[in-house]
Amino acid sequence: MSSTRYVKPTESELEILQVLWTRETASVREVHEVISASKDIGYTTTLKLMQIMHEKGLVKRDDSVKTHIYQAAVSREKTQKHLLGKMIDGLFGGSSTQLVLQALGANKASAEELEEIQHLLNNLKNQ
Amino acid sequence: MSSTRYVKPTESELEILQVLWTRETASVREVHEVISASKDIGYTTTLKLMQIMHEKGLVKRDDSVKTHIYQAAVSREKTQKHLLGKMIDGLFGGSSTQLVLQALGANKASAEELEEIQHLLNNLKNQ
DNA sequence: TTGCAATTACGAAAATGATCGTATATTGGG
DNA sequence: CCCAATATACGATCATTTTCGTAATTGCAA
Repeated sequence: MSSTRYVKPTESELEILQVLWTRETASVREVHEVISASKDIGYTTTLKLMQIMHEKGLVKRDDSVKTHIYQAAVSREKTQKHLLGKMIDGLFGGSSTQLVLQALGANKASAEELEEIQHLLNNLKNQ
Repeated sequence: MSSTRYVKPTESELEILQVLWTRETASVREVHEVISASKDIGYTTTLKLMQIMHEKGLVKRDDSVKTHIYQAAVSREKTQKHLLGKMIDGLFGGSSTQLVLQALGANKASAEELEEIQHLLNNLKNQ
């Protein structure tokens, strides 16, 4: 019962969450290093973004040390689920199946991955 | 070789494309009627958006008649593919399988739909 | 202890998207 | 032929997001 309203991350914020989700914790500098590797961007821009994300509750931080340590405050899965749902409604007429077909069709999944999907499919069928 | 650079539709533009994809052709008034049914928005806003979309090349129009007739200039599938790819890269670490699992997991697909997916899956396995 | 290098804080500009008011144009019905 | 109704054109405002410059702060090395 403590849930705050869902905040939709912007595209830039998503990039940062990406980093935090894989690294678990990171300083602004570390996040910036990753992001600036593929994008021309200033350090203070990354900093500002992360500060804003903190205000929004998208990230937590330990500011008891000089170099603040950040951490995602929203889970990857919840975020995925939310944005996926939005895309299904907005682009696939509400049909997750359409999305699945499109995603599978346009793709190169390995045999193992196909098996994984098969398993889930079997579960869904038997219920 | 005449392809212009891909233009990513904004959220509002996507709503309009939605309408055009289902209706094939439509006037601003018609599009507006659909959209304003679920959203409080002025007529000229819809008009302006569609004009901008025309500039961007997202829609075509026949302006030889007083009431211009619009039509999507980008296909639903190409747009789906593009945005889906972006989401897979940005949110699912490049794994379409992860996205599929997530989409299937969080959902209520009918038996028929599951069969459809099964068929596609079989095809993918046998190659 | 002090100064420097790194960090954070903050404000504000620039860019983009959404919205609407008002002016202008068009045309079909009277 | 004219005008009211309907449409388009266009500029301006507002909101959000992205960007960065500069000031203030901090902690450590000398």
